[in-house]
Amino acid sequence: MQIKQLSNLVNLNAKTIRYYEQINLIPAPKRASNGYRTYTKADTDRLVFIRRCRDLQIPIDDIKALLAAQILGDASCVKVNGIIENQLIKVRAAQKELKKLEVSLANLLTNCTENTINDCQIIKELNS
Amino acid sequence: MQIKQLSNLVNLNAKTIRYYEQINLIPAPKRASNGYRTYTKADTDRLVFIRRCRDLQIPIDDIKALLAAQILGDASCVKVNGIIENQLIKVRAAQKELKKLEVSLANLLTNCTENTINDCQIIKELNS
DNA sequence: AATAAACCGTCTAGTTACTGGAAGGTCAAT
DNA sequence: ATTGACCTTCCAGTAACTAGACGGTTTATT
Repeated sequence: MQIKQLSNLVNLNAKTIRYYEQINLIPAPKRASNGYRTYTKADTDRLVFIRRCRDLQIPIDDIKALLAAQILGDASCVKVNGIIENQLIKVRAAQKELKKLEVSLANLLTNCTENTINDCQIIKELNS
Repeated sequence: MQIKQLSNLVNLNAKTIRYYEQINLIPAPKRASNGYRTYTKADTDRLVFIRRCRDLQIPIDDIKALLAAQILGDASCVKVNGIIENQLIKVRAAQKELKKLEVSLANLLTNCTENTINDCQIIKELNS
């Protein structure tokens, strides 16, 4: 299978797949006689796993650790757990921050009804 | 006032202030005879405004627009409103995404009690 | 056979908003 | 004279791609 087909299967664009190869997140595939990359089912599985992790915003270095754990079978579940837990902590912290931002921004918006910049409450607020 | 003092006043580190100068977010200050940058009250105000906007995660290009509106006095409040509203939309969308992530990650965590990678529910989930 | 569309390849550089480090100059105090 | 805390510029790195240039290959159509 060529890169475009794989790309459609796993829902990652071809440039991204080549990039993943470049940073050694996936192994370099065999090449056809014309130099085109040729992929197999195993590549599909690995990339689906990776995409799923990325959807969860797990950093690529952590995905490498997860893949290594699977391949080597040498890690306990604790390590995997740690990565996911860590990610969960980050995601929760980010949500709290965003909630604060939302409140601040919403407050800025409420008062702005003037037409000229000199009376703009948003600018006044941001300057005060 | 030297850059370090300004840095403390506005709570931005000196490197960041130089960077802001470089990208024309702030004007280049006068230099002392030894080449050191010297800042005034006006610089403080502008940087506080900028920091406040950045705290709200407003992109630098948008901050440039806000500053231009203030300085030129030629824009209506509508433009300023648009920038803030836009930011609010982004912040709200990001929150929704993060909530979904949180749920997914939390679900992954619940089942992981095995000791060996082969039985790890997280890996199984991410692969299924 | 010529040509166009849709692939494929590599390489370089840009994105965002900084941050870190190297190499060196200046100033105040000990 | 020397330390330490400043200051300067310039270059490179961060994360995870994405865009574009430039060119080769394959397939189908005219």
